[in-house]
Amino acid sequence: MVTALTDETDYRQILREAGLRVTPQRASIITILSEADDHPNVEDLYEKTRALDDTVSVATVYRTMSVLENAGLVRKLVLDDAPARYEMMPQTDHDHLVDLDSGDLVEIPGTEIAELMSRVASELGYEIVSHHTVIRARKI
Amino acid sequence: MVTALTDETDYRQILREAGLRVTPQRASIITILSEADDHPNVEDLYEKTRALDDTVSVATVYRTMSVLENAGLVRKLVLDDAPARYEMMPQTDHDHLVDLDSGDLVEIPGTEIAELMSRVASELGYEIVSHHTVIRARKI
DNA sequence: CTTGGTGCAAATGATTTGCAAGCCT
DNA sequence: AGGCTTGCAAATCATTTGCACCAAG
Repeated sequence: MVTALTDETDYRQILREAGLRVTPQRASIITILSEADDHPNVEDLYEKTRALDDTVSVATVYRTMSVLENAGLVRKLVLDDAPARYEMMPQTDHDHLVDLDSGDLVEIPGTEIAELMSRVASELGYEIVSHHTVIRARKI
Repeated sequence: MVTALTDETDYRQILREAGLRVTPQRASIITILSEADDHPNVEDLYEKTRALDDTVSVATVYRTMSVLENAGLVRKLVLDDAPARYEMMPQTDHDHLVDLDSGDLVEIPGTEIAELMSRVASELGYEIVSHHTVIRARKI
């Protein structure tokens, strides 16, 4: 499978550039996370990664998410009363909306929110490191 | 202490109006939470409430927070890697900024954020139930 | 080689729950 | 009276960690 090989090579590259050690487990996990269009939690990642590479343990998924988050490659989403979810660090700034009926996590595109946040923060004498907005809503 | 008595009576009233049973534990807990200017977690609440009323258990603090949250009297703040914190449901809409150096939780006043949120949500075909923004920042 | 990564299983920490007893309405 | 609430301790759930072994640079 040529595409898969190419992709995995890319992820190895990404890890290397971030100054992280490249291990098969990390490459597998990051491959799965990159292909996910939802926002998987550790259990999801563990199961899907396992299908591809059965040397991966849950502990390593946790450790890898932590490492990738610190390296700024991954964003951790902490929502109420549910395990944390993850996404590859988005190129395009966006926030999230939780559909209360379906449980879906919808991405809110655009930089408007980010702009308002940094204006508001600077009015208080702060500079933003990160921000995250979660909207809980229902379809009209 | 006349003020305390008056206050506690108020809280009993609030509980009654929300259709909730009035117990001494609930009155004590809500008294403590109302007087807090920080955003206490369950452990904080438990310890402070204990000083006032030693019949309260941690389990009851958890259960009471849950009941009050459902009744819309209390807001639960879920931040990364830390136990949940609580505040009385704010009259004046506000969000939160975490000072990364001091750990302080600063309130961001104003309705600007809320307005943007509901505009953005309605553009996606949703109506907001609640929203919460957390900014992580450092002093300039 | 040397440092850091991994699997496994046990440990932790926050929150929840089963149960018997007690209190609110 | 009858059902909701409580305290206590045990249970649960997500996440973390100690340790012996293995692999990346």
